[in-house]
Amino acid sequence: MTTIKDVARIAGVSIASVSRVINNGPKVSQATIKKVNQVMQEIGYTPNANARALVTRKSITIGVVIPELSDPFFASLASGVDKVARDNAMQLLLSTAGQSAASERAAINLLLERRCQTIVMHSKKLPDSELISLSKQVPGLVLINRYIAAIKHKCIWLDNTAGGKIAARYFLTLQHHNIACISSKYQIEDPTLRLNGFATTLAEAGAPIDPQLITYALPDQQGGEAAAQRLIASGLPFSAIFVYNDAMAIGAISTLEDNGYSVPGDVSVIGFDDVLIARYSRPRLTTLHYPIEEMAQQAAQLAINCVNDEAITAPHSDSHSYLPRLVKRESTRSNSRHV
Amino acid sequence: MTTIKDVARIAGVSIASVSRVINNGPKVSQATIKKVNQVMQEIGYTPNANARALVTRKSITIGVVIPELSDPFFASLASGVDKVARDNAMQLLLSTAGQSAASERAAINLLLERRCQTIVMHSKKLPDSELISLSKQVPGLVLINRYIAAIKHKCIWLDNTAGGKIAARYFLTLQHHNIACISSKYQIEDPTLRLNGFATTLAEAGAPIDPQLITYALPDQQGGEAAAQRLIASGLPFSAIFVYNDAMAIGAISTLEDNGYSVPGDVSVIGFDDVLIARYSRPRLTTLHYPIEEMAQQAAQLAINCVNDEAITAPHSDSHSYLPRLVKRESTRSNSRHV
DNA sequence: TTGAAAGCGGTACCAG
DNA sequence: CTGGTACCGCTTTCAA
Repeated sequence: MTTIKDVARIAGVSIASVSRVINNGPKVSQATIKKVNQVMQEIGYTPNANARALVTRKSITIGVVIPELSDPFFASLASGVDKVARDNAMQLLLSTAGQSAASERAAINLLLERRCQTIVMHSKKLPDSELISLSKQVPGLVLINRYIAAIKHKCIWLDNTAGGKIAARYFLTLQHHNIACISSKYQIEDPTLRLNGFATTLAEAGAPIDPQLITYALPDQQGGEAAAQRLIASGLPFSAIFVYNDAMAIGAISTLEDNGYSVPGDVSVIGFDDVLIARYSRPRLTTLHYPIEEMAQQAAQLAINCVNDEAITAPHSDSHSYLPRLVKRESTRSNSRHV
Repeated sequence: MTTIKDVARIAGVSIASVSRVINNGPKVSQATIKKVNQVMQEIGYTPNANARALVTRKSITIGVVIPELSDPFFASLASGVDKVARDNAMQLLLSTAGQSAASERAAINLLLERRCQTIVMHSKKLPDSELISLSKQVPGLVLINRYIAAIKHKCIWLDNTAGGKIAARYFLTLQHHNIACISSKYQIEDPTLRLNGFATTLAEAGAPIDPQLITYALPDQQGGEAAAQRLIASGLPFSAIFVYNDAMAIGAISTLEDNGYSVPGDVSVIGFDDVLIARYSRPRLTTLHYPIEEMAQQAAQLAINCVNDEAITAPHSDSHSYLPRLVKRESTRSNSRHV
């Protein structure tokens, strides 16, 4: 690899001049600029970003911590950050964190070793306290999909409770009364919040959900199938189900159909997330859109801002919460028994 | 940020000793090790990876160049590389390259500036010549989804032609005779190869494809819909379609059904890629599985190997080609008119 | 077993 | 406008 010294020597100037040319520094003669650029071209010189980062003490890297990349949801998140990174001439350093506190800690540490100052992190396992102290250490750290009151101006999150409410109101509008819910035992608070919002709204409308019509399962297609099976086996009547996520919803629908129920003819189903498959499944899934890419973009931009005006690290007064949006497709219909 | 000097000063030893402790260097007394580790813990010292990379001249980063992250196909590719990276205690540096030669060039350059030695690149726009010279400059560069004879030992690619042949043979087995093909105008060779393999096999079987039953469209769902529309409008009979990719296949199926054709009742459809939606669409799609994550893993491993034993950069004699695998689902059936 | 010192490839300040 | 030079934080001889 050629270095700045090689360029200087061959061009017959000092390394200081070469450095100025590289950085469009002030006060360089056109002649020098031309000569240096020519030499750089000829010998195929590429400045060493590590050396640069070392001396300038700044990184043009934006770090992303997510559990894994193979899940389309997290891929969208990373993609959103990437777009903002590109707009700011930065690059994505990815740190996959798995599902444990220890590995989340390891993932963020790798980023810190690289002196990465801008970070968008999806953390579900690290305790609040640790994240709060981390946030002090790294001004450009933004949490996505997590709300911690003490550092809420560094958090971008979805209002899961509101999502549950929206689903409930829609079912009520459609005249459904026997309403079920498939939630999850996934070790994060999201399912609980969604279910709470849902149940609260039904209760307020004077039609509280029957606890026996709430069932829990793993947050994937198989889980959805098993849950639907249990709902059917219970013998209780129901004409609508609010499901924790799209994959489970699709699983539930296939089990319902296998058992002679038509969707949405006999049962209406609402999913959550609006991942790609929601648009391709049959019937196409009515679901709550989770604007993750948009959220990721805002998170990245916020992180960049925090790094730039460290002074104004004061709470951006506004709350960074997003609302899911109901996308009406084909898996819901008004309750025929009441039409 | 604290530095190695701080640690040395506080621990009362030289920075050389601290360095030895950090790197499990030889010949350090237990006492020193203990003391240094303790101090590092206390002051929360994190070694600077940039400084390290600078002096050791080696990078623990594995670079990935892909057009974009929001496409699940490329997300899977990146995910495969990430898994190998983790197994080797390395990290993913992502460089999205868009769809032009210039931006592909820019993307790889960013990686080179960081002195990234291990790179998995998906390049469709850069000319062979440029890639070949790049390959000389960067021993750890591996090309994925591209075959260049001169550096074939650095290429991992899918045998698209074989995929076309497999699809053709399957249709023949199912007794189809009026066979159509929806290909693409996408500016890469993949569609051409797939179509060639397909057409060749049919011709060899004495049932050459009718050129009028070959149509081209953009490689997305809308393209598939438009193409199917044209096929129907042609008035020509057909009972099977080989489609360039899954998204187009799904688009084609919906248009067929909208026009009163049943799939697979009246028309059988084979897609390509086996992306997630192929399993969720109705009918579930028969398609050719593209083992991209597996390929990406091998590419990453190959790249790492090339960096390690630079000596053995000699052609790994074996050819790194992968075969797509037919996944039979519900969109194909034997031709009823001949049963 | 330990420490001093010479860089790795740049940047940026200071003189000239 | 240009060159000399003191670092950035760390690894790695070379002596002690």
